[in-house]
Amino acid sequence: MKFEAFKDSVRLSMEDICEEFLARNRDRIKVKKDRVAVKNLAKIFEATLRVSNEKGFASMSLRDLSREAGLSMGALYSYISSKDELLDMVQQQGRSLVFKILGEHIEEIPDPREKLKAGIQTHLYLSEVVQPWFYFSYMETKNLPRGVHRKAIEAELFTEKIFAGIIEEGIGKGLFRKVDPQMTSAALKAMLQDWYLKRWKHERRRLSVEQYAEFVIELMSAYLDAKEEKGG
Amino acid sequence: MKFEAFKDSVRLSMEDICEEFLARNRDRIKVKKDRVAVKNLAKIFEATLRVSNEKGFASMSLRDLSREAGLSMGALYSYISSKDELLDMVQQQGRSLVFKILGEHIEEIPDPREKLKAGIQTHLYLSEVVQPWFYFSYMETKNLPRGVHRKAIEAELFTEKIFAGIIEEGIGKGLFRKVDPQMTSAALKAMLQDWYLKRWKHERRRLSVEQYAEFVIELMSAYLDAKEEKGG
DNA sequence: AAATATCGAGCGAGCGCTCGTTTTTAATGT
DNA sequence: ACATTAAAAACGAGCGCTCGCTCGATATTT
Repeated sequence: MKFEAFKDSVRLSMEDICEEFLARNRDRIKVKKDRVAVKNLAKIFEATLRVSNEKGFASMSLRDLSREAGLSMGALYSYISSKDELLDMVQQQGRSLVFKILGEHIEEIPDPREKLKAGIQTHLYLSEVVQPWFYFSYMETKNLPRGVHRKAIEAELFTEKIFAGIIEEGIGKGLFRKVDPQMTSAALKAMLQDWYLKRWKHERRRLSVEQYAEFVIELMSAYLDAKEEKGG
Repeated sequence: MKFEAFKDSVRLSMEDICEEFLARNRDRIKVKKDRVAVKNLAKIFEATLRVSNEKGFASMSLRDLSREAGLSMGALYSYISSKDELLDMVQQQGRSLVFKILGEHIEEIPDPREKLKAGIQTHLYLSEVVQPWFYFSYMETKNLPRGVHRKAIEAELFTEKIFAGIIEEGIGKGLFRKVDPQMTSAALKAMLQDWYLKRWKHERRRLSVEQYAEFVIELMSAYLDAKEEKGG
């Protein structure tokens, strides 16, 4: 699948995301009119991601956020109940995005080779479309309070298990050689994360997400297909 | 080289590191007696890394640091001139560590294959010995003020260029197939970074740094040695 | 007893957050 | 069409507190 096709098929503008968020969290938003709420939530999320990804969530004051979102302190507090809750809101929405989109795009592919390719592509394409969410989730995980921190760790392991499962199935069917699925999946994940963590680098190099996806798929294929023999 | 041998050959206890730091920054430490200065610098660096890596540098107050290091606010300010400078001190010392050790361990190896292996091993072993420094450098880079931020980015590209250079040389000598050295090096770097960024994961899995090094070397070899043919 | 090192209360600024007030919105009666 | 009005939303000065940082007093070393 091409990136542009993917981008069009998923509806993930900031407003779309906020609409979904509002539906799932209608009770904790004090503002009653959906149209108003979605519009301002979009402002708040956008500003939170922009400012936080620049200087870190802890260093973003609510006055910064208020100014950047174009809302007063009071208005801000009609949408969040505390700064900590805001952190949780962004994290939660980011995670639910991954589950939904990644699941949708690979669940019905029977061939492990194709499934692995689709998984790599989907992860990269998705992280390209919603890069600020991915970056935020990654960088602000460690600062979370205990309970929420575990949720984030589980999410990290969740995607890893998906890829490990595909690799294991491929080994079982004799398509891949006998590698360690867990380690291989971990390495793959590291490469996927590199795409959204070091975006400045890839941009500077004029590297497209499609090129990167192809590279990662080729590298993984080389490892999974290599002959067992160890000649030197 | 085995990890234990590496660990013994490099002298990188907290006191060793602080001694070197003091020598290179004698002018900006107000305390005059070296013995005292090194002892307290060690306390400060240790506490900074421990607290920052737990909750983030921005969220670590100097009162936290003062308490954890066992020094009063006043004493603290005999060693640092501001919180920002402390951030810079830790970053700088972390970087100079990598340059020195990585350079020492690979500069005189002629064979690209062996040089690549040594580079991977050294990077992983070093990041294992001084993990808190590596983790701190990675996580606290984005919060740096403009000028210092560029230094950190250059450092990121520096190590990448080392590996890209080795790969390029290997291709030139016909030892590796014609891959993109820059992308390959970037992917390798992502896997090396994963080792110190996700330590909790690898620890939980009882994975040793030697096992991980072997895995990364094997994966890279599979890619670099693979036949050009693209059969399905 | 002079030099060196440590101490910690205190400063002004800025933090997260609140709440009495003002402005905007939209349904109503004429 | 327009004035009325109550609900809804937005406002921002101000609260208690903690922040980074200073400095005169005190303790330790030589």
